[in-house]
Amino acid sequence: MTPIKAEIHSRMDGMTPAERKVARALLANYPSAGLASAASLAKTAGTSSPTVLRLVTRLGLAGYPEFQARLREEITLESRSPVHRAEHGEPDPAINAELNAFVLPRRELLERMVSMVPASEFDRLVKLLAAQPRAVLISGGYYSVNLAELLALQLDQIIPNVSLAREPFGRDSGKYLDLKKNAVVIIFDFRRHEMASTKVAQQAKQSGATVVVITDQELSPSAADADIVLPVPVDGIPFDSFIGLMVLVEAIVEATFRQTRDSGLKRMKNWEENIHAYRAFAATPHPEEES
Amino acid sequence: MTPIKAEIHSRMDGMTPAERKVARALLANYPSAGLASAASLAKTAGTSSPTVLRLVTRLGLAGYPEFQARLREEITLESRSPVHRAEHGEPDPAINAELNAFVLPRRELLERMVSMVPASEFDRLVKLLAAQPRAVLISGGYYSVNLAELLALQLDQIIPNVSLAREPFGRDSGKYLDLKKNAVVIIFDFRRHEMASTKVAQQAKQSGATVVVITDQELSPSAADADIVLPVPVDGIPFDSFIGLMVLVEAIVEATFRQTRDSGLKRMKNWEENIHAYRAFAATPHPEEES
DNA sequence: CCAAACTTGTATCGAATATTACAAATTCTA
DNA sequence: TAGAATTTGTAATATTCGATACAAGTTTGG
Repeated sequence: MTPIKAEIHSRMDGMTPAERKVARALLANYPSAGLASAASLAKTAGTSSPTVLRLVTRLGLAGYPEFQARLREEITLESRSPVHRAEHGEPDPAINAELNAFVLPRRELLERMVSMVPASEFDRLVKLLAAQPRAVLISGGYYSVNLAELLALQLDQIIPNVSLAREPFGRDSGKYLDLKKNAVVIIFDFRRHEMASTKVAQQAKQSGATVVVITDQELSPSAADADIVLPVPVDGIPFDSFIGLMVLVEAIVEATFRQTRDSGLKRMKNWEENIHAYRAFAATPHPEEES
Repeated sequence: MTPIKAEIHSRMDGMTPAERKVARALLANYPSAGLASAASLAKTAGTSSPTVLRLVTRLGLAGYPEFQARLREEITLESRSPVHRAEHGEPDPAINAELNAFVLPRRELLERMVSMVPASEFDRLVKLLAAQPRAVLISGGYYSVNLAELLALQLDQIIPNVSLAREPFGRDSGKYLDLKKNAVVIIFDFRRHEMASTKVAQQAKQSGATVVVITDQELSPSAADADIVLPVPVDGIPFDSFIGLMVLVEAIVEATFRQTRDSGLKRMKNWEENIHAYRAFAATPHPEEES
């Protein structure tokens, strides 16, 4: 059964002016406005109750009581959804209360991440990657390098020329020296353990590469040289959390995959085959890498 | 204004049997049940409408209409909360709709993680770690090794003798051969890229170490040799997600920290000092590791 | 610009609802 | 166990609500 809200949205065009007023009043305070009397809804909408009734019947409902019953049903359904249950209401006794205490603040972090990352910046990065640049070089800090590596490994499944530079000034310095135009450099730079990332960013910028910096809200100095900056909240009590960053990484991978459709799919298939071939080989003499 | 639900909960004790029936019926389907007529609520509760009315007035409300108005108010308030807005309804225009689409399914994953990890197993692992075993050895698979490393790095801040074995049968095989009793081995083992983790687990078990396996729901074969198994959901459409695993890792670290209070805090301070000393050293000749 | 079609609000009626009074049933107290 | 107090349901009542008929107003099409 489609929600009344959706039904109204889709029928808005074919409504008469007065009916539209009712629809707006209902949607503005959905579903509360519909749970009071038809007269009160008419009043807040600035029309009369017959208009409300007419709208309801035109929606295919038998009458106002049925309309309200549907609304109540929707409320019931929604409050039974697992997401809602976690937000409000009594904790499921089958749930690990202690663990849940760790999850709650992290969920807030996700909220903030979503409203913090500008859609435009995110899209630009994804478009950039989906265009398959000549090189994608990824670096990170003491902790964040692990997320960087995860990004590198997963991106590598979708587009070519991805590599991780664990030590930009050590054994991986060659990768940075070889940078050409059309290259993309992604730098993870978070507080606490500040880093030489500023130099990495500057150097990359001078090579003509597109510089992407993923950092926390107190923008790192490396953001100055960046073409794209993705801010991610990481602060928590008492420990910081990389949840936001993790989701961002996964989102980048998934969005890039969607935008490369055919070629990305193709590469993933090749990748899988290679893995299997490798396993067949590795299994016989001595076991090696895994999950 | 306190929610009616809370008011009912706190007054449950002082209610008469019939009123309690009404209260239960209302809470069982809150707030829907209260938004229909008093008679219908009475019917589902198995009593009469006067009883419903009496309960309502005893709650301090003037009458049933006022009671319903309060319920509608609560609905309005809740649907205006930022959390709810993110879940359902129109997306906040300031929000990145595309990114949000990636966050939503991952939040469900967190739900499932919380209800999937048994509290007892989690607690046992934390107690084990907080007791500061002689050695904590951590291994992971192709992707999950990055989460394993994150766990190792962060645990190392809190308790001694933590190390990561990237290649249990390669350069890190010594670490496994040196295993003694009182050691703890944590193995990340997820599907897709199955691994030699079974052998690692077996070997560790034979050395007398406590074996902890963190895996997805289709329990890996290594779970057979494990003393503690922490199942984590990772399945997603179309890509898997490590969000659940990430939160679990952070939860393990944080819970362990809480249980080691003094000694953990002390170690963290030493740690910080070392980092600063290292930075002071590294900054002068040539930059190195970072954020 | 006129007439037909369509909207919309007022007034009215019947039905459903909340509310109250009262009596039966139950529980508590001595 | 007897009486009092409390709880609970039945029945009657007054109010509100949804629904409908109808007329005034508006828009549309020729």
